[in-house]
Amino acid sequence: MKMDKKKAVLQSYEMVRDKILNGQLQSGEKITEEKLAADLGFSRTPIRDAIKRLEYEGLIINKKVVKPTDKDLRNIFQVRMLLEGYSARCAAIYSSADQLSTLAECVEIGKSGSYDEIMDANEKFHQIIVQTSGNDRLIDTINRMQSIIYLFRKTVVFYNRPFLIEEHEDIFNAIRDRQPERAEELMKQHLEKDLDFCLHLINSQN
Amino acid sequence: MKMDKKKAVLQSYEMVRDKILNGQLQSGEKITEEKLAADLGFSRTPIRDAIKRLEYEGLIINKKVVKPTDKDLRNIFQVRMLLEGYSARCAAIYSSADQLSTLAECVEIGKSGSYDEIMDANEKFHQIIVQTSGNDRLIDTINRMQSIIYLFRKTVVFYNRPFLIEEHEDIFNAIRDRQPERAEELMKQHLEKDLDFCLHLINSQN
DNA sequence: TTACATTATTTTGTATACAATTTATCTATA
DNA sequence: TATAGATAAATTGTATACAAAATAATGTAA
Repeated sequence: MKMDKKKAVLQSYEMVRDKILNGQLQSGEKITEEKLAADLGFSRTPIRDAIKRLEYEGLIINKKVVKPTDKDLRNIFQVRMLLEGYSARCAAIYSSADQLSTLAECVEIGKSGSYDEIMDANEKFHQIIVQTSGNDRLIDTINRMQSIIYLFRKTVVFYNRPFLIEEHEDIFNAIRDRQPERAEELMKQHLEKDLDFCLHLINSQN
Repeated sequence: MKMDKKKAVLQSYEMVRDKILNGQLQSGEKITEEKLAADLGFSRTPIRDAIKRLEYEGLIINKKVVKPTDKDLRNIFQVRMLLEGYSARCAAIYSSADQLSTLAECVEIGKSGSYDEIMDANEKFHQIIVQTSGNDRLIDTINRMQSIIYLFRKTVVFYNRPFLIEEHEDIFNAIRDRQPERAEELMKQHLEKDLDFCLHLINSQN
Protein backbone atom coordinates (compact mmCIF):
# COMPACT_ATOMS: atom_id res chain seq x y z
CA MET A 1 0.00 0.00 0.00
CA LYS A 2 1.19 3.42 -1.00
CA MET A 3 1.07 6.17 1.58
CA ASP A 4 1.58 9.07 -0.78
CA LYS A 5 2.14 11.81 1.74
CA LYS A 6 1.23 15.07 0.08
CA LYS A 7 4.16 17.21 -0.74
CA ALA A 8 4.77 20.41 1.17
CA VAL A 9 3.95 22.65 -1.79
CA LEU A 10 0.55 21.07 -2.25
CA GLN A 11 -0.24 21.13 1.45
CA SER A 12 0.82 24.74 1.73
CA TYR A 13 -1.17 25.69 -1.32
CA GLU A 14 -4.31 24.03 -0.06
CA MET A 15 -3.97 25.37 3.46
CA VAL A 16 -3.39 28.94 2.40
CA ARG A 17 -6.14 28.77 -0.19
CA ASP A 18 -8.60 27.45 2.36
CA LYS A 19 -7.61 30.11 4.86
CA ILE A 20 -8.42 32.70 2.26
CA LEU A 21 -11.66 31.08 1.19
CA ASN A 22 -13.02 30.69 4.71
CA GLY A 23 -11.95 34.12 5.81
CA GLN A 24 -9.11 33.26 8.20
CA LEU A 25 -6.95 35.34 5.93
CA GLN A 26 -8.89 38.46 5.16
CA SER A 27 -9.07 40.53 2.03
CA GLY A 28 -6.23 43.00 1.85
CA GLU A 29 -4.12 41.18 4.42
CA LYS A 30 -0.41 41.16 3.74
CA ILE A 31 1.26 37.81 3.17
CA THR A 32 4.89 37.23 4.06
CA GLU A 33 6.69 34.07 3.19
CA GLU A 34 8.47 33.69 6.48
CA LYS A 35 5.40 34.17 8.59
CA LEU A 36 3.45 31.62 6.60
CA ALA A 37 6.37 29.24 6.70
CA ALA A 38 6.52 29.46 10.47
CA ASP A 39 2.74 29.11 10.67
CA LEU A 40 2.52 26.00 8.54
CA GLY A 41 5.77 24.42 9.66
CA PHE A 42 7.50 24.31 6.30
CA SER A 43 10.46 26.17 4.93
CA ARG A 44 10.09 29.16 2.68
CA THR A 45 10.75 27.20 -0.50
CA PRO A 46 7.45 25.34 -0.85
CA ILE A 47 5.57 28.32 0.52
CA ARG A 48 6.93 30.45 -2.27
CA ASP A 49 5.68 28.00 -4.85
CA ALA A 50 2.29 27.88 -3.23
CA ILE A 51 2.02 31.65 -3.18
CA LYS A 52 2.98 31.80 -6.82
CA ARG A 53 0.21 29.40 -7.66
CA LEU A 54 -2.29 31.45 -5.69
CA GLU A 55 -1.11 34.54 -7.51
CA TYR A 56 -1.67 32.69 -10.73
CA GLU A 57 -5.25 32.00 -9.68
CA GLY A 58 -5.68 35.60 -8.67
CA LEU A 59 -6.29 34.93 -4.98
CA ILE A 60 -3.12 36.80 -4.08
CA ILE A 61 -1.93 39.96 -5.75
CA ASN A 62 1.18 41.83 -4.73
CA LYS A 63 1.59 39.67 -1.63
CA LYS A 64 -1.83 40.71 -0.48
CA VAL A 65 -4.99 38.65 -0.27
CA VAL A 66 -7.15 39.81 -3.11
CA LYS A 67 -10.05 42.12 -2.44
CA PRO A 68 -12.17 41.74 -5.54
CA THR A 69 -13.77 44.95 -6.68
CA ASP A 70 -17.05 45.24 -8.51
CA LYS A 71 -15.09 45.52 -11.70
CA ASP A 72 -13.17 42.30 -11.06
CA LEU A 73 -16.40 40.52 -10.42
CA ARG A 74 -17.93 41.84 -13.61
CA ASN A 75 -14.84 40.87 -15.57
CA ILE A 76 -14.81 37.35 -14.26
CA PHE A 77 -18.46 36.88 -14.98
CA GLN A 78 -18.11 38.31 -18.47
CA VAL A 79 -15.48 35.71 -19.27
CA ARG A 80 -17.62 33.03 -17.70
CA MET A 81 -20.61 34.08 -19.78
CA LEU A 82 -18.59 33.72 -22.94
CA LEU A 83 -16.95 30.41 -22.07
CA GLU A 84 -19.74 28.74 -20.15
CA GLY A 85 -22.32 30.00 -22.59
CA TYR A 86 -20.42 28.27 -25.34
CA SER A 87 -20.08 25.20 -23.14
CA ALA A 88 -23.83 25.03 -22.60
CA ARG A 89 -24.23 25.08 -26.35
CA CYS A 90 -21.79 22.20 -26.61
CA ALA A 91 -23.63 20.32 -23.90
CA ALA A 92 -26.83 20.59 -25.89
CA ILE A 93 -25.07 19.11 -28.88
CA TYR A 94 -22.66 16.59 -27.45
CA SER A 95 -23.62 15.57 -23.92
CA SER A 96 -23.89 11.85 -23.24
CA ALA A 97 -26.74 10.07 -21.50
CA ASP A 98 -24.56 9.73 -18.43
CA GLN A 99 -23.79 13.40 -18.34
CA LEU A 100 -27.44 14.25 -18.76
CA SER A 101 -28.53 12.09 -15.88
CA THR A 102 -25.84 13.53 -13.64
CA LEU A 103 -27.01 17.01 -14.52
CA ALA A 104 -30.56 15.96 -13.65
CA GLU A 105 -29.31 14.71 -10.29
CA CYS A 106 -27.64 18.02 -9.57
CA VAL A 107 -30.90 19.81 -10.22
CA GLU A 108 -32.75 17.44 -7.89
CA ILE A 109 -30.25 17.82 -5.09
CA GLY A 110 -30.56 21.56 -5.52
CA LYS A 111 -34.21 21.27 -4.62
CA SER A 112 -33.95 19.06 -1.59
CA GLY A 113 -30.37 18.77 -0.37
CA SER A 114 -28.56 20.18 2.63
CA TYR A 115 -26.52 23.34 2.43
CA ASP A 116 -23.29 21.49 1.67
CA GLU A 117 -24.97 19.16 -0.77
CA ILE A 118 -26.44 22.10 -2.66
CA MET A 119 -23.06 23.81 -2.79
CA ASP A 120 -21.48 20.72 -4.27
CA ALA A 121 -24.32 20.04 -6.68
CA ASN A 122 -24.25 23.56 -8.05
CA GLU A 123 -20.55 23.45 -8.62
CA LYS A 124 -20.85 20.06 -10.26
CA PHE A 125 -23.63 21.28 -12.51
CA HIS A 126 -21.44 23.96 -14.00
CA GLN A 127 -18.43 21.70 -14.09
CA ILE A 128 -20.10 18.99 -16.13
CA ILE A 129 -21.35 21.49 -18.65
CA VAL A 130 -17.89 22.94 -19.03
CA GLN A 131 -16.51 19.43 -19.50
CA THR A 132 -18.76 18.79 -22.48
CA SER A 133 -16.86 21.45 -24.40
CA GLY A 134 -14.02 18.96 -24.59
CA ASN A 135 -11.70 21.95 -24.67
CA ASP A 136 -8.89 21.68 -22.15
CA ARG A 137 -7.83 25.29 -22.55
CA LEU A 138 -11.31 26.47 -21.85
CA ILE A 139 -11.69 24.14 -18.90
CA ASP A 140 -8.38 25.28 -17.51
CA THR A 141 -9.30 28.91 -17.86
CA ILE A 142 -12.50 28.40 -15.92
CA ASN A 143 -10.78 26.29 -13.28
CA ARG A 144 -8.30 29.03 -12.66
CA MET A 145 -11.14 31.35 -11.77
CA GLN A 146 -12.75 28.67 -9.64
CA SER A 147 -11.40 29.79 -6.27
CA ILE A 148 -12.65 33.29 -6.69
CA ILE A 149 -15.91 32.06 -8.14
CA TYR A 150 -16.26 29.85 -5.08
CA LEU A 151 -15.86 32.87 -2.86
CA PHE A 152 -19.02 34.24 -4.41
CA ARG A 153 -21.00 31.10 -5.04
CA LYS A 154 -20.94 30.60 -1.29
CA THR A 155 -22.58 33.96 -0.87
CA VAL A 156 -25.19 33.25 -3.47
CA VAL A 157 -26.22 29.94 -1.97
CA PHE A 158 -25.94 31.13 1.60
CA TYR A 159 -28.35 33.97 0.94
CA ASN A 160 -30.46 31.57 -1.04
CA ARG A 161 -30.76 33.44 -4.27
CA PRO A 162 -34.26 33.16 -5.71
CA PHE A 163 -34.81 31.12 -8.85
CA LEU A 164 -31.29 29.69 -8.90
CA ILE A 165 -32.48 26.12 -9.02
CA GLU A 166 -35.24 26.93 -11.46
CA GLU A 167 -32.68 28.46 -13.78
CA HIS A 168 -30.51 25.38 -13.55
CA GLU A 169 -33.53 23.32 -14.41
CA ASP A 170 -34.33 25.45 -17.43
CA ILE A 171 -30.78 25.15 -18.64
CA PHE A 172 -30.88 21.43 -18.12
CA ASN A 173 -34.11 21.13 -20.08
CA ALA A 174 -32.68 23.05 -22.99
CA ILE A 175 -29.64 20.80 -22.99
CA ARG A 176 -31.71 17.65 -22.73
CA ASP A 177 -33.99 18.84 -25.53
CA ARG A 178 -30.95 19.55 -27.66
CA GLN A 179 -31.53 23.27 -28.05
CA PRO A 180 -28.04 24.75 -28.28
CA GLU A 181 -29.02 28.38 -28.85
CA ARG A 182 -31.44 28.36 -25.98
CA ALA A 183 -29.02 26.60 -23.65
CA GLU A 184 -26.37 29.20 -24.34
CA GLU A 185 -28.75 32.08 -23.88
CA LEU A 186 -30.15 30.71 -20.63
CA MET A 187 -26.69 30.09 -19.24
CA LYS A 188 -25.68 33.65 -19.98
CA GLN A 189 -28.79 35.02 -18.34
CA HIS A 190 -28.24 32.75 -15.37
CA LEU A 191 -24.72 34.03 -14.86
CA GLU A 192 -25.82 37.60 -15.30
CA LYS A 193 -28.31 37.17 -12.50
CA ASP A 194 -25.67 35.60 -10.29
CA LEU A 195 -23.50 38.59 -10.97
CA ASP A 196 -26.22 41.08 -10.15
CA PHE A 197 -27.05 39.25 -6.96
CA CYS A 198 -23.42 39.24 -5.86
CA LEU A 199 -22.94 42.89 -6.69
CA HIS A 200 -26.06 43.80 -4.81
CA LEU A 201 -24.96 41.88 -1.75
CA ILE A 202 -21.48 43.32 -1.76
CA ASN A 203 -22.66 46.85 -2.10
CA SER A 204 -25.34 46.59 0.54
CA GLN A 205 -22.84 45.18 3.01
CA ASN A 206 -20.22 47.88 2.79
CA MET B 1 20.12 56.86 -13.26
CA LYS B 2 18.67 53.49 -12.42
CA MET B 3 20.37 50.38 -13.70
CA ASP B 4 17.66 47.89 -12.83
CA LYS B 5 19.47 44.73 -13.73
CA LYS B 6 16.87 42.12 -14.59
CA LYS B 7 16.45 39.47 -11.99
CA ALA B 8 17.60 35.96 -12.68
CA VAL B 9 14.08 34.55 -12.79
CA LEU B 10 13.01 36.99 -15.45
CA GLN B 11 16.15 36.49 -17.49
CA SER B 12 15.81 32.74 -17.28
CA TYR B 13 12.16 32.88 -18.20
CA GLU B 14 12.80 35.03 -21.23
CA MET B 15 15.79 33.06 -22.39
CA VAL B 16 14.08 29.70 -22.14
CA ARG B 17 10.92 31.02 -23.71
CA ASP B 18 12.85 32.48 -26.62
CA LYS B 19 14.77 29.26 -27.07
CA ILE B 20 11.49 27.45 -27.36
CA LEU B 21 9.95 30.01 -29.68
CA ASN B 22 12.86 30.11 -32.09
CA GLY B 23 13.33 26.38 -32.12
CA GLN B 24 16.60 26.04 -30.21
CA LEU B 25 14.65 23.93 -27.80
CA GLN B 26 12.57 21.60 -29.87
CA SER B 27 9.11 20.22 -29.32
CA GLY B 28 9.20 17.18 -27.10
CA GLU B 29 12.64 17.90 -25.74
CA LYS B 30 13.16 17.09 -22.08
CA ILE B 31 13.98 19.96 -19.75
CA THR B 32 16.03 19.41 -16.62
CA GLU B 33 16.56 22.10 -14.07
CA GLU B 34 20.21 21.41 -13.52
CA LYS B 35 21.11 21.38 -17.17
CA LEU B 36 19.33 24.65 -17.80
CA ALA B 37 20.90 26.15 -14.72
CA ALA B 38 24.36 25.23 -15.96
CA ASP B 39 23.50 26.52 -19.43
CA LEU B 40 22.24 29.90 -18.33
CA GLY B 41 24.66 30.35 -15.47
CA PHE B 42 22.13 30.60 -12.66
CA SER B 43 21.30 28.32 -9.81
CA ARG B 44 18.35 25.98 -9.89
CA THR B 45 16.14 28.23 -7.80
CA PRO B 46 15.31 30.92 -10.37
CA ILE B 47 15.23 28.32 -13.13
CA ARG B 48 12.54 26.43 -11.28
CA ASP B 49 10.41 29.56 -11.08
CA ALA B 50 10.92 30.25 -14.74
CA ILE B 51 9.91 26.72 -15.68
CA LYS B 52 6.82 26.96 -13.55
CA ARG B 53 5.80 30.11 -15.35
CA LEU B 54 6.34 28.47 -18.71
CA GLU B 55 4.21 25.59 -17.52
CA TYR B 56 1.46 28.06 -16.65
CA GLU B 57 1.65 29.40 -20.17
CA GLY B 58 1.54 25.91 -21.56
CA LEU B 59 4.92 26.04 -23.28
CA ILE B 60 6.23 23.30 -21.02
CA ILE B 61 4.28 20.27 -19.92
CA ASN B 62 5.69 17.52 -17.76
CA LYS B 63 9.19 18.92 -18.08
CA LYS B 64 8.97 18.62 -21.82
CA VAL B 65 8.72 21.35 -24.41
CA VAL B 66 5.17 21.30 -25.60
CA LYS B 67 4.33 19.75 -28.93
CA PRO B 68 0.95 21.22 -29.72
CA THR B 69 -1.40 18.80 -31.38
CA ASP B 70 -4.14 19.68 -33.80
CA LYS B 71 -6.56 19.50 -30.94
CA ASP B 72 -4.57 21.94 -28.82
CA LEU B 73 -4.50 24.35 -31.68
CA ARG B 74 -8.23 24.05 -32.22
CA ASN B 75 -8.85 24.55 -28.52
CA ILE B 76 -6.76 27.66 -28.31
CA PHE B 77 -8.39 29.16 -31.34
CA GLN B 78 -11.85 28.33 -30.05
CA VAL B 79 -11.15 30.29 -26.89
CA ARG B 80 -9.67 33.10 -28.92
CA MET B 81 -12.73 33.22 -31.14
CA LEU B 82 -14.95 33.63 -28.11
CA LEU B 83 -12.82 36.18 -26.31
CA GLU B 84 -11.46 38.14 -29.25
CA GLY B 85 -14.81 38.04 -31.02
CA TYR B 86 -16.33 39.68 -27.99
CA SER B 87 -13.43 42.13 -27.90
CA ALA B 88 -14.00 43.14 -31.50
CA ARG B 89 -17.59 43.87 -30.58
CA CYS B 90 -16.37 46.04 -27.70
CA ALA B 91 -13.96 47.80 -30.01
CA ALA B 92 -16.81 48.73 -32.32
CA ILE B 93 -18.66 50.22 -29.38
CA TYR B 94 -15.99 51.74 -27.21
CA SER B 95 -12.77 52.32 -29.14
CA SER B 96 -11.28 55.81 -28.97
CA ALA B 97 -10.08 57.92 -31.87
CA ASP B 98 -6.51 57.14 -30.87
CA GLN B 99 -7.13 53.42 -30.86
CA LEU B 100 -8.83 53.61 -34.23
CA SER B 101 -5.95 55.44 -35.84
CA THR B 102 -3.46 52.98 -34.41
CA LEU B 103 -5.50 50.12 -35.81
CA ALA B 104 -5.48 51.86 -39.18
CA GLU B 105 -1.71 52.14 -38.97
CA CYS B 106 -1.39 48.44 -38.29
CA VAL B 107 -3.40 47.67 -41.39
CA GLU B 108 -1.22 49.98 -43.47
CA ILE B 109 2.01 48.47 -42.22
CA GLY B 110 0.57 45.07 -43.02
CA LYS B 111 0.40 46.12 -46.65
CA SER B 112 3.82 47.62 -47.08
CA GLY B 113 6.08 46.76 -44.14
CA SER B 114 9.02 44.42 -43.78
CA TYR B 115 8.64 40.94 -42.39
CA ASP B 116 9.37 42.01 -38.83
CA GLU B 117 7.21 45.09 -39.10
CA ILE B 118 4.30 43.02 -40.32
CA MET B 119 4.75 40.56 -37.48
CA ASP B 120 4.64 43.37 -34.96
CA ALA B 121 1.75 45.15 -36.60
CA ASN B 122 -0.38 42.03 -36.70
CA GLU B 123 0.24 41.32 -33.07
CA LYS B 124 -0.51 44.91 -32.16
CA PHE B 125 -3.72 44.87 -34.16
CA HIS B 126 -5.10 42.02 -32.11
CA GLN B 127 -3.72 43.43 -28.89
CA ILE B 128 -5.42 46.78 -29.24
CA ILE B 129 -8.74 45.18 -29.96
CA VAL B 130 -8.41 42.99 -26.90
CA GLN B 131 -7.54 46.06 -24.85
CA THR B 132 -10.80 47.75 -25.76
CA SER B 133 -12.67 45.11 -23.82
CA GLY B 134 -11.35 46.78 -20.68
CA ASN B 135 -11.50 43.36 -19.06
CA ASP B 136 -8.26 42.47 -17.30
CA ARG B 137 -9.23 38.84 -16.84
CA LEU B 138 -9.94 38.46 -20.50
CA ILE B 139 -6.74 40.24 -21.46
CA ASP B 140 -4.77 38.09 -19.09
CA THR B 141 -6.28 34.91 -20.46
CA ILE B 142 -5.31 35.86 -23.99
CA ASN B 143 -1.84 36.94 -22.93
CA ARG B 144 -1.21 33.57 -21.36
CA MET B 145 -1.85 31.96 -24.70
CA GLN B 146 0.31 34.53 -26.43
CA SER B 147 3.52 32.51 -26.57
CA ILE B 148 1.87 29.59 -28.23
CA ILE B 149 -0.11 31.86 -30.50
CA TYR B 150 3.14 33.50 -31.49
CA LEU B 151 4.55 30.16 -32.45
CA PHE B 152 1.83 29.92 -35.05
CA ARG B 153 1.46 33.53 -36.07
CA LYS B 154 5.03 33.32 -37.25
CA THR B 155 4.09 30.45 -39.51
CA VAL B 156 1.10 32.26 -40.87
CA VAL B 157 3.01 35.40 -41.75
CA PHE B 158 6.05 33.57 -42.97
CA TYR B 159 4.02 31.60 -45.45
CA ASN B 160 2.17 34.78 -46.26
CA ARG B 161 -1.35 33.63 -45.76
CA PRO B 162 -3.65 35.03 -48.43
CA PHE B 163 -6.20 37.68 -47.49
CA LEU B 164 -4.82 38.14 -43.97
CA ILE B 165 -4.38 41.87 -44.39
CA GLU B 166 -7.66 42.24 -46.24
CA GLU B 167 -9.42 40.55 -43.33
CA HIS B 168 -7.78 42.88 -40.86
CA GLU B 169 -8.94 45.77 -42.97
CA ASP B 170 -12.50 44.48 -43.03
CA ILE B 171 -12.47 44.08 -39.28
CA PHE B 172 -11.08 47.56 -38.90
CA ASN B 173 -13.77 49.01 -41.14
CA ALA B 174 -16.51 47.34 -39.14
CA ILE B 175 -15.03 48.72 -35.95
CA ARG B 176 -14.61 52.19 -37.38
CA ASP B 177 -18.17 52.14 -38.71
CA ARG B 178 -19.42 51.07 -35.29
CA GLN B 179 -20.88 47.75 -36.38
CA PRO B 180 -20.43 45.49 -33.35
CA GLU B 181 -22.16 42.41 -34.70
CA ARG B 182 -20.23 42.52 -37.92
CA ALA B 183 -16.92 43.16 -36.19
CA GLU B 184 -17.43 40.14 -33.97
CA GLU B 185 -18.44 37.93 -36.83
CA LEU B 186 -15.52 39.00 -39.01
CA MET B 187 -13.05 38.48 -36.20
CA LYS B 188 -14.34 34.96 -35.66
CA GLN B 189 -14.11 34.16 -39.34
CA HIS B 190 -10.64 35.63 -39.46
CA LEU B 191 -9.43 33.43 -36.63
CA GLU B 192 -11.08 30.40 -38.13
CA LYS B 193 -9.12 30.95 -41.31
CA ASP B 194 -5.90 31.38 -39.38
CA LEU B 195 -6.65 28.09 -37.68
CA ASP B 196 -7.32 26.28 -40.92
CA PHE B 197 -4.17 27.64 -42.46
CA CYS B 198 -2.08 26.54 -39.48
CA LEU B 199 -3.62 23.10 -39.43
CA HIS B 200 -3.05 22.68 -43.11
CA LEU B 201 0.60 23.69 -42.80
CA ILE B 202 1.25 21.45 -39.86
CA ASN B 203 -0.29 18.44 -41.47
CA SER B 204 1.41 18.91 -44.80
CA GLN B 205 4.80 19.21 -43.09
CA ASN B 206 4.70 16.01 -41.07
C1' DT C 1 7.10 71.04 10.73
C1' DT C 2 8.22 69.31 6.05
C1' DA C 3 11.14 67.23 3.13
C1' DC C 4 14.92 64.77 2.18
C1' DA C 5 18.71 61.80 2.87
C1' DT C 6 20.63 58.13 5.60
C1' DT C 7 20.51 54.17 8.25
C1' DA C 8 18.01 49.99 10.18
C1' DT C 9 14.90 46.42 9.50
C1' DT C 10 12.15 43.50 7.00
C1' DT C 11 11.30 40.87 3.09
C1' DT C 12 12.45 38.79 -1.12
C1' DG C 13 15.90 36.70 -4.39
C1' DT C 14 19.52 33.38 -5.13
C1' DA C 15 22.83 29.74 -4.19
C1' DT C 16 23.78 25.51 -2.22
C1' DA C 17 23.40 21.19 0.44
C1' DC C 18 20.94 17.41 1.45
C1' DA C 19 16.60 14.33 1.42
C1' DA C 20 13.04 12.11 -1.12
C1' DT C 21 11.52 10.47 -5.21
C1' DT C 22 11.58 9.02 -9.66
C1' DT C 23 13.84 6.78 -13.48
C1' DA C 24 17.21 3.84 -15.38
C1' DT C 25 20.20 -0.19 -15.00
C1' DC C 26 21.34 -4.55 -13.66
C1' DT C 27 20.78 -9.23 -12.00
C1' DA C 28 18.57 -13.50 -10.77
C1' DT C 29 14.93 -16.50 -11.67
C1' DA C 30 10.99 -18.69 -14.14
C1' DT D 1 13.97 -14.31 -23.27
C1' DA D 2 11.02 -11.99 -20.39
C1' DT D 3 10.05 -10.32 -15.95
C1' DA D 4 10.27 -9.04 -11.05
C1' DG D 5 12.97 -7.20 -7.84
C1' DA D 6 16.97 -4.90 -6.24
C1' DT D 7 20.41 -1.41 -6.80
C1' DA D 8 22.34 2.66 -8.73
C1' DA D 9 21.88 7.14 -11.08
C1' DA D 10 19.47 11.11 -12.16
C1' DT D 11 16.16 14.43 -10.95
C1' DT D 12 13.18 16.90 -8.13
C1' DG D 13 11.66 18.57 -3.44
C1' DT D 14 12.90 20.94 0.74
C1' DA D 15 15.69 23.42 4.12
C1' DT D 16 18.90 26.80 5.09
C1' DA D 17 22.28 30.58 4.58
C1' DC D 18 23.51 34.56 2.65
C1' DA D 19 22.93 38.60 -0.84
C1' DA D 20 20.04 42.04 -2.83
C1' DA D 21 16.22 44.82 -2.68
C1' DA D 22 12.36 47.01 -0.69
C1' DT D 23 10.33 49.14 3.17
C1' DA D 24 10.25 51.41 7.54
C1' DA D 25 12.46 54.33 10.84
C1' DT D 26 15.44 57.93 12.19
C1' DG D 27 17.78 62.02 12.06
C1' DT D 28 19.00 66.42 10.09
C1' DA D 29 18.69 70.76 7.22
C1' DA D 30 15.66 74.07 5.22
